[in-house]
Parts: sequence; structure tokens; C-alpha cells
Amino acid sequence: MNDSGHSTGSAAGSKRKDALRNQQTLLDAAASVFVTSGVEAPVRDIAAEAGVGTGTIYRHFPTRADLIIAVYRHQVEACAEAGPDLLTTCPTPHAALERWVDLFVDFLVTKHGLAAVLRTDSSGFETLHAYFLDRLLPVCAQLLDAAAASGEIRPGIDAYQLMRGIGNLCIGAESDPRYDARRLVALLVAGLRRPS
Amino acid sequence: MNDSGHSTGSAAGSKRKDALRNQQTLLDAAASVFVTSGVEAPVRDIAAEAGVGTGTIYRHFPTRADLIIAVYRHQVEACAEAGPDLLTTCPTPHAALERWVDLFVDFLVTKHGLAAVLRTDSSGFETLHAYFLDRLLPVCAQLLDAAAASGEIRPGIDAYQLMRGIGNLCIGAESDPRYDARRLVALLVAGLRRPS
DNA sequence: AACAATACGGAACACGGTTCCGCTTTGGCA
DNA sequence: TGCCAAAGCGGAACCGTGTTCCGTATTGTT
Repeated sequence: MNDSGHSTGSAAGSKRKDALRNQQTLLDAAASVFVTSGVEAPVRDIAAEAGVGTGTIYRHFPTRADLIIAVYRHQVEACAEAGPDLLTTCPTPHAALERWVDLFVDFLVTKHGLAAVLRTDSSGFETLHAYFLDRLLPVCAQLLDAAAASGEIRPGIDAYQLMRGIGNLCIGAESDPRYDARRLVALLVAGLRRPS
Repeated sequence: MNDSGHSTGSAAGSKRKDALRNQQTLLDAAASVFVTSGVEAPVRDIAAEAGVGTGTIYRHFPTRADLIIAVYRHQVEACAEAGPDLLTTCPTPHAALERWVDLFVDFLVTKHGLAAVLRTDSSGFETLHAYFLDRLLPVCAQLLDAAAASGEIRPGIDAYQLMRGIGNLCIGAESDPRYDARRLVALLVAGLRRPS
């Protein structure tokens, strides 16, 4: 309890106030750059936007992926928390699954290039991949299980595959007007339904 | 009419024989490296494997993507030509579509990292993207049209979206045992069926 | 055999992530 | 208030890629 009690949301135990200020500046700058140039914007651009050196970024965020995580943590949390809510709100588990997938897809498609960074390979982004999985996989699994338990969907696809499939389908969706990721994902989720 | 009329198969109008030999050596080396290290192997590795300098690669293939195209041209052609055949061989157009998609997916999944390189972005690979589209899109469209004409599938997804969706679903499939791209693609294609 | 055209090798460049280190700022303490 | 060690900072430097450039070697024609 040594600081005045306001935290920036993340685990900000750092001591010096200029460091804290810079951390926030960086998050803002990154968010701004991500919006205009996409998630794959060069670190140097973010540093420039924040008016700091590149070293500063790496002291606060061990790797580019960690910065991305930090920027989108709130939204990922929101997405994760929405899962259980939808399950109680929606008429059927499958409907809840559909809604949740919509949320997830909107999130991915909205953030320029985020989806492309979720795939297993693309070195340097294991952290990001792991974070998304850690946080969202259980939620997706819960929805999937509920839908399975209610007999609405056929088995054979687990939450991991579904999430990777959705993530993959969203790649490049924002930069190609001819490609509608939402529709394809919807098709996929519809395909989960029991044929009966 | 100055040359003796033997060509290596591709548009090889180049004159000097060492150049032709090197071109073939490069194709073989590239094919070999792609198998062991994936399509994203560094140009220098391919040059080393072929025992030539990097400059030589770029004289024969303007860009890395062109080398990839050259290596896989045969298989892409085969895939393209299989389309019409399947249409006459299979009992229904939808079955033909399924078979063809299987072929395409096998091709993508087999070649380490090829799928990842088909997306619209990933600068430097526009050539490859364009080639795949030019060659395979008409085939896919023909199959899709036939299936639509026979009333087996519902409209709303065009060939372009289907191909991009399939390509995306195949990304990373070879490096992740927990992910079965074939199954997801099958789900997608199954989802095209008319609900009735 | 000589020479011009062609091709070659690999150093050099552009660009992106990441590391390193000398300098600056901060904040506790006298 | 002034001092100083610790914490933080900037950005040059490093590494790995794709790509370009140019001096040199090879080819084949006269």
C-alpha cells in the first residue's frame, strides 16, 4: 500500500512516477497507432508516437506481444466475462454460443491484424497466443459443453479447434471488402448444429 | 530461332546453358528446402542449398514468391485440372466440390506454411496470391455454380470467399496436432448444403 | 583468340525486433 | 537544500530478413 491507491488496471507495482506515466503514455500511443496502422505497426512508430525511445517500450513490455496484450486486455476480459452472462440470458445454449462467437469475431475483425497474430507459428507472439487461449478457451469450452449437453450440436469439434478456426477465418478480414469473415464463421457455427 | 529448341518445361527462353542449369538447380534446391524448413525458409538457405549466390535467385525469380510459384506450379495446375474431371466423375456436383476441396486442402496442408502465404496482406506475396486466384478461382466457381444449379447448396457464398476461407482455415494446420483443418473445412463445406 | 553479352557471387542496403550502455531523472536522506 | 545511488531513459548497435548492385567470371560468337 505505498501508492495513492489508483492503479492503471494492470499489475503496476513499479515505483517511480515517471515510469508509470510513461507506461500509460505508451499504452495510449500504442492503442492509437494500432487503430491507424494496425497491430503489426513497427515498434519504432509506437515509440515515436509516444515520444519515447524504443528501449523504454522494452523495459515496460518485454516484447511487442506483451504490449499488444496490455492494450487489448480490457476487451479480452470483457469478452471472457460475457460468456457466462450470455448463457443465462439467451434462450438456448447454441444461441449463446452464436452470440459469443459474434462478440469474438467483432473483436478480432475490428482490430486490424490481430487475428493474424493468433496463429501458433508467427514467432514472437507465443505470449499473445497463450494469453488468448488461457483467457478465452475455458469460456468457449463452457458454451460448447452447454450446447452439447442440451443436444443442440454434434460432437467432434472441441473448443480449441473452434477458436483456432474462428481466428483463422478472421485473418485479413478487415483489409478485403470481398471477404466477409462474419458470414463464414456463422456458416461454421451453423455447421455445428445437429442435422436432425 | 537461335536456340536448339529444348525447353525445361517452363517459359525458359533464356539463352545460356549455365543459366538454365542453375534455374533447375534452384527449383530442386527450393523444393528440398521447402520440404524440410517450410515455405518461409530464408532465401539465403535456398541459395546455400543450391550452391549459388543470392543474386542468382533474384535474376531467375524476381521475388521469393515467384520462386514458390515456380516450385508448386505443377501441383496447382493439377489441382485446377482436376476440377472439371471431378464434375463428370462424381455422382453429384456437391460431391465433386467436396472432393476438390479435399484436394486443395491436402495441397495446402502438405506444404509447410503455404497457406499462411495466401492471405491478402503479408506483403511481397501479392504475386503468389494473384496466381492462386487466377488459376483456381474459376475452377472453384465452376464447381460451386454446378452445385448451385443442381439445387444442392444455398447461395450467399461466392467462390472467392470460399477459397479464402479454406485457405485461412489451413493456416498453421501442419504445425499443430490439436488442430485439424480438414475437419473444419469439411464442416464449412457441409454448411453450404441446403438445409432441406 | 578475342570480345561483347550474359550470368554469377556476395557485399551492401532497407527494415523490423530486440539488446545494451552511457546519460538523466527521481526521490530518499542528511 | 544538496547529495547520491538507484531507477529509468534514449537511441545507437546488433541480428536476421528480403532485395539490389556491381565488379568479376563464364559463355559463345566471330
